[in-house]
Amino acid sequence: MSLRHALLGLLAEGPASGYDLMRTFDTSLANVWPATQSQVYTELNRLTEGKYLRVGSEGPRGRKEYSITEAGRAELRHWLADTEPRHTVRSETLLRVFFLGNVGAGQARDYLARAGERAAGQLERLRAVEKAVSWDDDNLSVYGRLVLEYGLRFAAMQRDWAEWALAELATRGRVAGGEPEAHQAAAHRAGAHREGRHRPVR
Amino acid sequence: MSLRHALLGLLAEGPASGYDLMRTFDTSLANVWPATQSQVYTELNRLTEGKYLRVGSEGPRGRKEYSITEAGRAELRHWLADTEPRHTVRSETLLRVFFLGNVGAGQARDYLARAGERAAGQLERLRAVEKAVSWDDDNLSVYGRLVLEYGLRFAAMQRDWAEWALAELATRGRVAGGEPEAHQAAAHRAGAHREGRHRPVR
DNA sequence: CAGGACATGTAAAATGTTACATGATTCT
DNA sequence: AGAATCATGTAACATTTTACATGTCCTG
Repeated sequence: MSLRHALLGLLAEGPASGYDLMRTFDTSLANVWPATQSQVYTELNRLTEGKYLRVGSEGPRGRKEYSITEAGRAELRHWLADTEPRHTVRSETLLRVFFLGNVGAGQARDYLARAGERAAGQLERLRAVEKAVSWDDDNLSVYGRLVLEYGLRFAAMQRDWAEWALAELATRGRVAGGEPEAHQAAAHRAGAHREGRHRPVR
Repeated sequence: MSLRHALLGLLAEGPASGYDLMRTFDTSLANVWPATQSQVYTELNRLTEGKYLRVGSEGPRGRKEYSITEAGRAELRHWLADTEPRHTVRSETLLRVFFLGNVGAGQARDYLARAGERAAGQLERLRAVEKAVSWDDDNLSVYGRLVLEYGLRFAAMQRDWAEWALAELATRGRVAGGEPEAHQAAAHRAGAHREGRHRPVR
């Protein structure tokens, strides 16, 4: 239930409408916790129903301004202080790397190269953000900057890794030789699997 | 629908049962794409129904041995070659960092320190894996090693970042001075938000 | 013969994605 | 007046998580 806490966290800095929050997600939080418009509005209603938020003035176009309540702040602090974050990592990019043996060496190289390019692009984008933002002393600025730095390091790491991986494959290619199997073959090499089971990676 | 492709990818290396696959997930794929037992069994049935898999012999305890079909291999290659991976990043750890201003400087430091420790622990664990695994020349070994290297670099990056973040906060603490707001205050400082809106981070 | 590992499944609930639907205000 | 932006919502579907349920085989 991180979405609700993300919303509470943003509203802890001051009142906002669903539309505002949605834009904040798109432009900053989306990098660590993406959410759709649909989700934001639904969750705001749930939070209001649970008394974690209060709707203040209704503005121009049916705009609702949400404020956090004391119960909301309590819940936010409880989440931050008393619960452990779970670190579920999910990377489709990396998942595919596992299976790159199914597509021939050329395509595998292309894949890694593109992954590296994406990371490099992301790095540039984040550098641009760093310059563009007016960093204040408010909570979101101070801690947001820490998060941005994480993003910068992460992107750089990914770019470097992709480069390394390409070099690694090149080495291996020279040693083991030959254009790797385009779509099957190695699956049936002796020792590749025993008793029909995979050898776990650890 | 990455889970189905993860299963196809594993089965492309050779036949296995749901139980085998489940263990592979727990021990290796879980690091890039976690899945539960429940999900694995359900998806295997769906894949079989769709003719991407075939059930071979039924073993000892109702064990079903799944093999990939030609349609399954085609689907796997299609996924790898013709579709773009989406890079949805979700990090609860990082999400919390954004909101660390809500819990006082001491707790914020503790949080970052613990995050660093977790990363350091993960790094050690992966190093142990690296030593323990017998790296062969089969697909999963070759590309699995690339993924492991990614994990090592990622963990190191996180550990270093946490260290840096702690130092950064220490500096800022000396400059801006004072024990930060334990739970509200700054929210109402002038300029922290305009027109009830948050300043986007970019 | 008991306990652990092997082995497969279903159901319910929570969460996330995609698409659709509607209307008001502001700017050019 | 028309387009862009502001603004909120619902419905259907897919995915993920958690819990429950059941039975077999092997080892000490």
